[in-house]
Amino acid sequence: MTQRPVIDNDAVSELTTGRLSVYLRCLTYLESIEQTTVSSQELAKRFHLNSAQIRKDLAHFGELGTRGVGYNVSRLKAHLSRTLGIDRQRNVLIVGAGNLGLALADYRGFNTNGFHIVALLDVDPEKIGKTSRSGAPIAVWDELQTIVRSQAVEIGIIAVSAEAAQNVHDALASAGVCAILNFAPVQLRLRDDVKVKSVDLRINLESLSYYLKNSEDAACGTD
Amino acid sequence: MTQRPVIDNDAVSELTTGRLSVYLRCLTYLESIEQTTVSSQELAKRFHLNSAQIRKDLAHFGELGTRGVGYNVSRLKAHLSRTLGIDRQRNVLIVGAGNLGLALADYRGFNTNGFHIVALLDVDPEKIGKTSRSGAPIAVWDELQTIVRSQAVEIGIIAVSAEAAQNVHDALASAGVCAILNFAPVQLRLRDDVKVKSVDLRINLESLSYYLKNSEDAACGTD
DNA sequence: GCATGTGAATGGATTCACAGCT
DNA sequence: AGCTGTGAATCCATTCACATGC
Repeated sequence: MTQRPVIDNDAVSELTTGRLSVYLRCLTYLESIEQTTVSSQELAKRFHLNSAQIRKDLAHFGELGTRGVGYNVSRLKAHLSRTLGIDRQRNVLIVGAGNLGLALADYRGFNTNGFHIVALLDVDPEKIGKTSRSGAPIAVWDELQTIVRSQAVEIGIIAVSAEAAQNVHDALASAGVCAILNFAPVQLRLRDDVKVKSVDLRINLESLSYYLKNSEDAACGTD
Repeated sequence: MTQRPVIDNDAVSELTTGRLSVYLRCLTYLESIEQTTVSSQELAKRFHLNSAQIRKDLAHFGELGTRGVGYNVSRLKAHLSRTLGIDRQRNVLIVGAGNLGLALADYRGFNTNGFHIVALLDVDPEKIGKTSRSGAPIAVWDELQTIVRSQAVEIGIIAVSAEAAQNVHDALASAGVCAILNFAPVQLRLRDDVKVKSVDLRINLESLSYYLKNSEDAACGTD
């Protein structure tokens, strides 16, 4: 009847997926020190998590552990990679080749283990044709649609000013990008067929400021 | 009796302060277009928020609105600035002058309206003595304690590798910095007299990947 | 015995719906 | 009439505690 938005059937909450990412990182570490088995309690103690929550999170995906023993590190790691959809490469396009865009392009973790940055876009003629330190080419903004289609871009990153962000969002959406990571400090008008996650760096600073203000009287300090 | 950690008395939750930051930004915009009064409903409609939540959030701080009318834009804006503690300047030190550190130093919003970046620190001799584009000096890592004390640094930003992050955290804490914004993808061992907020860029990408995987069968498209 | 997986209990946060003020 | 401020109701997430299985 009505046009259904793209909805995940039995999907798990975003808070949970965030923790899955954390678990994945912990497991990668454990694998690197050649530990083969780990219990939820050990994970919790080592990485300051809650063991019940770990078990509940993992239980969403069937019985991954062995009672009396724990979880097999590499098997669980592989399972989480698959669950998060990073067992294959996803192509990423960064719009905005300013400081932030370039920093993200070279950020370890944005160009590895499932993600590949195909290019950055900008309007500044000075920048076009150059590359980021990691080698991602900087192309002209007009190429957006072409690049998205020819390079099978699945994720777009908005690293432009607040003013330009809505336009970039709309262009990415029209070009067929379904997932966007937005760094511009605005409330974007969203479309229900595109998933947008916003990271607002300023809000984090303000939150710390609030904390400081609230503990201004209390002692806080050096020993 | 026991040594009390620094606890905020009647403080409001972090989710709430995040929204206060958003409201503040909306009000700044409304002020710029010279609107003097706004109701919770209008705010909600304009910026895709929930009017009941706006009212509840604001009600924590007394009766800021006028029944039958709404809120006075600039009065509310001033109040939120005070509440968030950005009605005065807070000095910020960035540790790590790599791409991310430099991007943050030049990020509009990190060096304005209540925040001032006093310096970046690094270990690379190549970088020492230079400045970021915005003019923040890059100093040598050993100067951390000196700079924190002489420049009254209140907020530290960790923009170094995962491996180095714990050390940086500890050094900042010992130097007397009470609030830290961490960009390194690690679970830090925390101290209870220091507030740490972590921003994990990779987790956001993985969350989008999860979304993509879960809507892979469903249509997701262009127009 | 030991650790998982899970219903039940708790604790927060969001939303509803309306009383109370202008 | 209109909009705030707020108890009550709802929803969601976390934690507890134990039955289940290795």
